[in-house]
Amino acid sequence: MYLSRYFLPVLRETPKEAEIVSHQLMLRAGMIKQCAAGIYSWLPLGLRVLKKIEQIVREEQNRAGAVEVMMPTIQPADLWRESGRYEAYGKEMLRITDRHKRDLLFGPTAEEVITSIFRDSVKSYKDLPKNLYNIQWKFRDEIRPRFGVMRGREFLMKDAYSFDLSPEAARKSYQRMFAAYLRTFARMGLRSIPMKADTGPIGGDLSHEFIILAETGESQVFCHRDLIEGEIPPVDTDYDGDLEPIMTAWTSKYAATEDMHDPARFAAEVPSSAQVSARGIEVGHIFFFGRKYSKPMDCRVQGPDGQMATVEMGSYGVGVSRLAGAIIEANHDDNGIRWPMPVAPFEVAVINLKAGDGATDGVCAELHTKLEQAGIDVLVDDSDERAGGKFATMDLIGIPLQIVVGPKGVKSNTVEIKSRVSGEKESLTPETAINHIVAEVKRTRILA
RNA sequence: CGGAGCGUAGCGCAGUCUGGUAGCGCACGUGCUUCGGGAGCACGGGGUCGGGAGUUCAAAUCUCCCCGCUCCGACCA
Repeated sequence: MYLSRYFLPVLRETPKEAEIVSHQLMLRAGMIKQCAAGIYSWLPLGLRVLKKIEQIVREEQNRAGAVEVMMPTIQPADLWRESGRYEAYGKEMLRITDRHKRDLLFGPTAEEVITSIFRDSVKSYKDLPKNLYNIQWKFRDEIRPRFGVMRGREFLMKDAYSFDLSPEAARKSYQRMFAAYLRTFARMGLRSIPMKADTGPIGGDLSHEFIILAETGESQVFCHRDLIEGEIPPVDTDYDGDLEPIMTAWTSKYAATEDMHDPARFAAEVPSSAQVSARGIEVGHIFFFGRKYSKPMDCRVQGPDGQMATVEMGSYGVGVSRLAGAIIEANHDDNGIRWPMPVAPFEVAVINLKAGDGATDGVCAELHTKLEQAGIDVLVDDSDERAGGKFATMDLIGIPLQIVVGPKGVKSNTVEIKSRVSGEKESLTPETAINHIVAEVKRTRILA
């Protein structure tokens, strides 16, 4: 992609409305534009990041045996009346009336829809277990949206729903998602820590929030230091095998959010040198809720004994759009964003220091073509801005690798490659640079 | 919803108290010089001052009513 054709409205100054760094940088980098309170347009650069995050989530869901569907954003109120939630859900639910005066709503979640799909289609225990997920825009009319996409009203969410015959089987479904989440966030360069969450009326130990640590996190969290460097399930994890050891390893050490924090237990179980108290951002939440929806909505299958059994369900959310902000919170410096390679909008930036010069233009075109042929996302700055401005823009938007092509270097057949994170620079021939870059992108594109 | 504050050009702001017909920086356009970490000079384009209704000879400025946005709190992926 050439910058001259692209749409990248960067801002030199920070808009006043943005309080936290991820929001400021997303606005400055031309990733998003606010349309109304808590509602954003995703501009090309932001959309690229969103799609990459979404794709990682999708790949790990698929790997764990979940199956993608897409459910509507607009749902009929009658479905929610079945579960009893139409009345129970507060003002966060955006209620709509159509031309026939029928009550509709913009879905804040999809338990009712998925349950109705499942109950109408599956009648036998032989079809269990199943896990269906979708990645869809949700709307919750938060009283006070803030922090940009971290806490918007409209947000992109992956929500998965598992269906099992027994609570024991549901536990396995839960563990699959537990392991998949560890991998999902690790692949984005985030260290997530599962923390015990409130299970409400269901009880039990099957509810975890996945938290990443960041100074601007919304809530205070407490955990054992070891969890920050916990082992990520490998890519060849057998999701049909015994996942209990993974969950045990991650849940046997203390980790709790403010709500669930027990200072006495924390002090007793965690040596003071290993006690971590930090701010955290919730990026995922998994939850076993049993028959909460299946019972009122009459979602049953026939078991091996011939009896009808109400299915046991769980739901598993990932805040996809929130992750874009969360990743920035965890990866930035004074100059701007520092994208981890797997979610970078472009993996490589080629900076033409003298656009219009035949020699530099030629080298840039060659780099562009060969890198794209190698399957790499590359953005060529072919504008006639001055060098300083180009460097500042690329640093701001956080492209991990930069190739600087200037007239002096081109005369001696060299270009300069630079790492956004380390700042290290190296002069190489264009051919060598391509090889290095391709190798480096492929090495860092997959983190787990 | 309770508390606080802000709406003036794409972004950041001044002007409002004390009414007199809109300004600065950045960005943008043109020209010249410059050109490896956000250049300089010159000229220039762009604003129904959030909306409506009042007061007045005259309203960005005063009054009233709406709307939007931000921050603190309760709520949340």
